[in-house]
Amino acid sequence: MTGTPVSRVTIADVAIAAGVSKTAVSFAFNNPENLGQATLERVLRVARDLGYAPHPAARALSMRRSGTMGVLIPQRLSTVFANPFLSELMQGLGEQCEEHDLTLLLVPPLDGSLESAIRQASVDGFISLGLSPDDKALRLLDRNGIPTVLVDSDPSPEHPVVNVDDRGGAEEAARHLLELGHTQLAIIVLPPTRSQLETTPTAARRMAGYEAAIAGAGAPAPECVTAGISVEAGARAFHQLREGVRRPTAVLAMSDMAAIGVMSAARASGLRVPADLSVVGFDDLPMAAWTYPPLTTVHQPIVEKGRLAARLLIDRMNGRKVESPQPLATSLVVRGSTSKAKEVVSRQT
Amino acid sequence: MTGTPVSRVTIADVAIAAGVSKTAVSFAFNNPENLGQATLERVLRVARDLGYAPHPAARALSMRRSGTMGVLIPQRLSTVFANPFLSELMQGLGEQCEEHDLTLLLVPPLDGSLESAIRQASVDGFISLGLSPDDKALRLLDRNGIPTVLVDSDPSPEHPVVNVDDRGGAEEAARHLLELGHTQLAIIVLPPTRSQLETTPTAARRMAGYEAAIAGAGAPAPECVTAGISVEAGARAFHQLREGVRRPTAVLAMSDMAAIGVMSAARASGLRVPADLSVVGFDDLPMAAWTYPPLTTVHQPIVEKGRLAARLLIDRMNGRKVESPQPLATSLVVRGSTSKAKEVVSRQT
DNA sequence: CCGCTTTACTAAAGCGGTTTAGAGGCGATC
DNA sequence: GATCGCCTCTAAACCGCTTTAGTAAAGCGG
Repeated sequence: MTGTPVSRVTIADVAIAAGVSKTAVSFAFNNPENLGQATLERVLRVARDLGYAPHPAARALSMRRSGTMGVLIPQRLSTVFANPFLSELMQGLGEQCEEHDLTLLLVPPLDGSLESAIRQASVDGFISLGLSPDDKALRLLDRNGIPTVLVDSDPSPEHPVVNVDDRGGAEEAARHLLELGHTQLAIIVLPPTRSQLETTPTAARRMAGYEAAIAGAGAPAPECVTAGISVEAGARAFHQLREGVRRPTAVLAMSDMAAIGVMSAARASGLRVPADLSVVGFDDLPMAAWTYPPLTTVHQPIVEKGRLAARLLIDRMNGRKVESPQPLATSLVVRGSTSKAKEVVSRQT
Repeated sequence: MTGTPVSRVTIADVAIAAGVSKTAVSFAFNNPENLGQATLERVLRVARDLGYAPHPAARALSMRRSGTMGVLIPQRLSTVFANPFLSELMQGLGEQCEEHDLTLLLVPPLDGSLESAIRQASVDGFISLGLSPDDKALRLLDRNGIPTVLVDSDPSPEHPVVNVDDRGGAEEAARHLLELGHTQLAIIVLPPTRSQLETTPTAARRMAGYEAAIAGAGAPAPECVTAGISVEAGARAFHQLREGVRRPTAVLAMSDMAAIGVMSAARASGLRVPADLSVVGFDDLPMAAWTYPPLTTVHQPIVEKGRLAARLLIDRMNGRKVESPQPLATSLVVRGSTSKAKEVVSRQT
């Protein structure tokens, strides 16, 4: 607990203690076949006794590789980890990293900027989340020859991009509600991040999907509210919607978290879900199955997305060329939070 | 997409291009007051034009600090991120890291061992999750003078430890069920990690709390089942319990995830929760409030735990001495998943 | 016993920064 | 006009490791 600054054991210390050169010590760990049996054992024993561990930064500098994959995160960690989406993605990334002996560095904006955070990050490659392909941070990486794979971005000629079929999923979700007879829809839009002032690529694609379905059905224009990706934000969005002139009978949320917030705020306001209000989310987080009622939502393969992105990045780090894959499929999972619109129900009975 | 190995721009390149020494370039970034106005501006402009960014590993080597906080994770990332517990903790850690301009490195066991993963991790300090204080990995860190703070561990003379009152929380949970008239309890135990073959410190403390309450009430010994921290594992545990001779009327789960698994498996088996089976969890994850029925569980301040641990580590990294704080308080949150035992109910009517 | 390859090991040159010690120029001081 | 100190700027050492080039000794066929 004292924090005594124990001076680190260096390779030179081991070399002296074992009566060999630094080179020999290095060989003992990295090229044991270059050493005689006796010397090898002696060096390793001395190293262990002294508690020697090579200095990672020195190693990284001289080997030109750090054994670390970076994840570029466009927002504060406390907000982004409040959304289980990132947990899911990390599972995919983590699996591949472990398989290839990489550690995983989270790089959020520091001191107000992603670029200054990047400068201090010693990584062999970056996964970039939700950044637009022409973001300044990406330029910086390119200039320094750090391979990068984009996730949830727009198509890019420069970088491989891993996406899911946001548009298709959104369209399916909206069509589902329209087929249930809902005409007055509301949309809860994903918030912009610090680097995108307007809207994220993902939000734009989902919006396009919703609108295509609505226009296709000739339904009136939906009401749109922007809400953060949290249950609380979803609840606030619900109240905002209630104050509007046209009370929607169904809401399309661009995230499950917001959808759950809408459901619980609706229930708290005395509405029944889905009888009085249908709700469909987006993501199909594991928890979507345990909510009450279970959430109808658009499934996207998040773990798989992370796994694929990591795999592509590792390929690039190893010098292989890589093409952007097809967007991964999304699909609507109908559970208990949607039902026929009231008018339709009454007309039928 | 080509992966062209763009050779990195080094400080020497900038120095030559600007017609100054390497020192001057370094000064321009780190000690601008050492340079004349004109030179400073010229160097910075040239650096920007060339897209220069100092090599993080070189910087770390020579400055003896990497600007990174490590998190030692005792299991595979894919299993540990399946539990929202880590997300919560990361929110606390992340908040402090961002405040102090640190990036966050996740270090899971690589190549089968935490120690080999530690070797390649260039960090200024480590948060260690759930490791016993005499773990070999911690010795290695000590030998190399890397400050470490333990979370969810046993008290240690060597390191600051951040804990919550697991025992008190567990006791309160068990007492709650006993007061509701349940006598036949079951306990779902946290699984061991790779480094603890028997049981984790956390699991041991919670178990002690449960047993103290049960013994205090003179109730029969509970049935114990070990289950991983996931909904699926919880469901399996439920079925295991059902096959046992004594059907418990209430279960104490050491994690919310397992508790949710028990609830949904029970419902799927035709049991009503809480009428036929009471369930209480541990952690009070945000989702505990959205489940059906809402989960009665022991609240622990996870974000605060992460925040505190990070703060202590940062203090240690800055050479300050640090004492282990008192365990953080836990408290039972009664929601909808517990009710009076059947016998009691019938006897009353 | 000589030249030739192997084997076992080492000196020294990087990797790309920071930092210490000091050099040179210039105005102020006496 | 010599001396001092300050302001800029630089050369070189250093951080701790890997790796290249090379040396000395041992092995070996002839």
